[in-house]
Amino acid sequence: MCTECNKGKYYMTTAIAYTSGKPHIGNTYEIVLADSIARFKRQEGYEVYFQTGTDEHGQKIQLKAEEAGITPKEYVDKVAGDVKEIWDLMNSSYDSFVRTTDEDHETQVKKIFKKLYDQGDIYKSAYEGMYCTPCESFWTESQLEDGKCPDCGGQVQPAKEEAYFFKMSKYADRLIEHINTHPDFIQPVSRKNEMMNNFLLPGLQDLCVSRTSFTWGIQVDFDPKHVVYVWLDALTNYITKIGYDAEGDSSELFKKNWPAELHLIGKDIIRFHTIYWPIFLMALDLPLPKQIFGHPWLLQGDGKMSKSKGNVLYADDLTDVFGVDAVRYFLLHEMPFDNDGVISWELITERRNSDLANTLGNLVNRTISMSNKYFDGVVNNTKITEPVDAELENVVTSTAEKVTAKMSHLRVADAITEIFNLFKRCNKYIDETTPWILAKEEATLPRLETVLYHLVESISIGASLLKSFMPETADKILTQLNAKEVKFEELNTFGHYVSGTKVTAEPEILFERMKVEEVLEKVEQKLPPKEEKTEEESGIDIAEKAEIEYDKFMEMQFQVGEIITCEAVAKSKKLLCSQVRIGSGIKQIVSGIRKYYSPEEMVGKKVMVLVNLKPAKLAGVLSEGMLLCAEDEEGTLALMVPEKKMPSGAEIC
RNA sequence: CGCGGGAUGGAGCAGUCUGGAAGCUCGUCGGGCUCAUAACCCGAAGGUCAUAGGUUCAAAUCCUAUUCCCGCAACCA
Repeated sequence: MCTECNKGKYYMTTAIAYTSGKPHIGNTYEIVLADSIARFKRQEGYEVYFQTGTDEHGQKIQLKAEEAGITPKEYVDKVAGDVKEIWDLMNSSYDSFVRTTDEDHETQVKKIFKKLYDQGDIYKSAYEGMYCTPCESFWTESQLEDGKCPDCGGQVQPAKEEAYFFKMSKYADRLIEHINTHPDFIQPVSRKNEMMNNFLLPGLQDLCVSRTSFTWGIQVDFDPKHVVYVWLDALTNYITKIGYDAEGDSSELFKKNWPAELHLIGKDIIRFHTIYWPIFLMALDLPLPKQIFGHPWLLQGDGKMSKSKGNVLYADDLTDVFGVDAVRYFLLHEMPFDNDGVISWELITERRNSDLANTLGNLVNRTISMSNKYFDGVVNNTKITEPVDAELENVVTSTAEKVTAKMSHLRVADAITEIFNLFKRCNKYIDETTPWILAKEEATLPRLETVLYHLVESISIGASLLKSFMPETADKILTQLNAKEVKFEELNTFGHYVSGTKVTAEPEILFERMKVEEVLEKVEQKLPPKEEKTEEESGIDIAEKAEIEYDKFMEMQFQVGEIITCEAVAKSKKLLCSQVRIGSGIKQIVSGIRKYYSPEEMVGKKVMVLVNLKPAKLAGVLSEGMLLCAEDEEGTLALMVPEKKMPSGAEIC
């Protein structure tokens, strides 16, 4: 880092990834976006500290670990490893990878909890509600189903559980004031109104910040029954891992870097970052972060393929096919600013072909080829210029400023567009100067040298700008041209390339064109077998239930039922209501399978029915039994049907 | 009426806050060129900006109603 051009520190974070499973491409988007911002800020001359990591506590993880038959720690070690692997695969230049199971973090969280308790912001009270013993869960009145537990249908009793609460309301006015006076605090702006209208203005409830229903978390050391609420645990990583100490002995790193310039997060967790987190900080008497940017989500195009389940896209599958930088390019360039974006194999292939192979790759390739063909690879600046050269220079030297302007508003996609405009201008320049004609006559060769010099120089500047977004590709281009990366503050001037330098004799194709059909074929081969394997060979494990007596089993009556008619339940999105003939009778059964079966295809099916289940109302519709289904890890359902022809009403035992 | 987001040429998006000739990329079609990865350059076609009203000299943009999508919540007997 050069000291003269240092523009100050820039502390930025991503949200830490929840370790409930391998991160998919949507999660990966965030790290790539953050990485490109971090790299660009460094290039600009900021002293960047970029932190990411994993959030590893909570009930869900405890359950997942139990299902897998390993300890929670073993489980999160595995997943944290997967996360880090993908972050590294994507070339993320983070300075720090935190895990909320790190000892120093846990120690500080305990201290913070104690401090807030001692100063009265956290107080002990009781969580009141209806309690279902078998499920170990609290429910509010409105969650109950006919007064029963919505999970298991069992009896619930009013109960009290002691818990710690945080006095959110105490700081609400200060926070509202802060948000109103700092328009950049929540970005994009549309999210700000949402937070104000939904949570702040109606009045903040005190937040329950401890749990006793599970143990996988950070223990409250002065009350060991309790575990610290995951969000208090997770959010504080932003300060604990740069050395905050609740007892006043914070590190230099902390003093230098806090407050953060940017928290980059998904739009789903804006509430936690723009309400709870600032209030925690106020309670700790710390300054608030400068900006919280809630980026949109990446959706998979067209649900058709995903019906066959397991069609979730993962970064490593994508990079296998397209390469790391092509995936980075797609994520950074194709994502809208405050709208959800779409990703699919077809779309990436098209982008890769048109932008990376055609515009960029081909430009580099044809430039190097011409240099070799006409001048044995030597690039000389003979300074025999024409007006068109100035036009090119203008575009090239003004690009850095445009890119910087876009990046200052985190408009990464637009920034990249500016860089590609530079490359497009180069392609046009080739057409305007027609090097192949200049090459025909001795007299115009010096002019041709200048033309090629202009191209090599322009591409060098473009590649230097590209470095934050596609680091590997930028390096490859510079290496092939035998050019040095142009310093950021010199990107607005022309003529850095040393005249007389020789470019590579054997240009490497940067991005081979790909056919959509071939890509899809590759994907077909790659993905479906994978699924079958995991299912057939390893199977899936689910939580074990307690052993039951034979009598219990015999209490349940299963019969074959034939579906006579079936229609969607109007008030619901998931439910289908079927009239099922069982022997001579007909039962109305509601099932949550609309996502997997249409009403039409249900009709005529012979299915397995639990007939003596107590009737209940679902979305206001009476259901008098249950259609049995098999369910996989993705939640895909398959109806159980008799393997041979059986009459309706036949007993299943 | 649970909360919220969205609907712009074949595809993916910008523009909506702060009304003022409908834009970008890809694809398609026509032309040019041949250094290059069937690439590159130029040109064209294609949209009543979901629908219906309203405000205005002027509406994709503001207001009202409606339809359809997508998250979350609810719910998956």
